[in-house]
Amino acid sequence: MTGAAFQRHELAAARQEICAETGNQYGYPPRGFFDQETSEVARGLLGSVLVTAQARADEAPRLAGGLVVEVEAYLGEDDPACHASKGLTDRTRAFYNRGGTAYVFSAYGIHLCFNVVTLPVGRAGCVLIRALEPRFGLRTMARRRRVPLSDLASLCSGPGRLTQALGILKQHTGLDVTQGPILMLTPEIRPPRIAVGPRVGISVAKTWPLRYWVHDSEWVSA
DNA sequence: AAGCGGATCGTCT
DNA sequence: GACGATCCGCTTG
Repeated sequence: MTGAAFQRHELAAARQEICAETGNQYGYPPRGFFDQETSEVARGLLGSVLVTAQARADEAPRLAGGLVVEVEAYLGEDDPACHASKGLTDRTRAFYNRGGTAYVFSAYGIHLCFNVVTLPVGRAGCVLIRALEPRFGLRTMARRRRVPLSDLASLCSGPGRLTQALGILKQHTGLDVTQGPILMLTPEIRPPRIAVGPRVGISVAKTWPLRYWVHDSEWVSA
């Protein structure tokens, strides 16, 4: 992955490739989409596209990623399970940027988790992306994950797995996910049914129903 | 300055 | 089902 952003024509090429691959129409998120309340953004991201791209000169960006099928909402300073419950620190600075900012943190010393910041500047919140339906760059993702290409189930199902598959790094914190090379596009049509349940792997606010997934997706992690 | 506890995953039983 | 890997932000002293 090179560069901090796509050129305009690269963005358009990526979108065109995504629409052709999926047979559906995907668009750039409407202005203010990520500035909505966090649970709204979380639900709205189900069915959307998350890709990363290695841009090469004179070529369309080479994409890796898929369709978002599982997310969790972290509500900000008043959510004890949210990193921003500590307020503004070096670690949580990205939370206070405008919606659509990437926030990547390391868990258990080994894995990285990718989040999209929500809410306008000055208000903290984010959505953790927990699982994708793999669609783009399967070979690339399998190589990064060090699993056989036949093992599609372990490519992107799980927050640590998908960051590895997409080549997302902690240093990507702060990037605008509408500009690439981490890119999110929203679909015209929402998934028909969204399931709701408690978040996974946390020690506080365990019962808050802030995990959302596409109810019949085989790619959900938990 | 040091200890603690994870928004996980792969391997082993 | 249980456990070890292994980093870092936060808390406490």
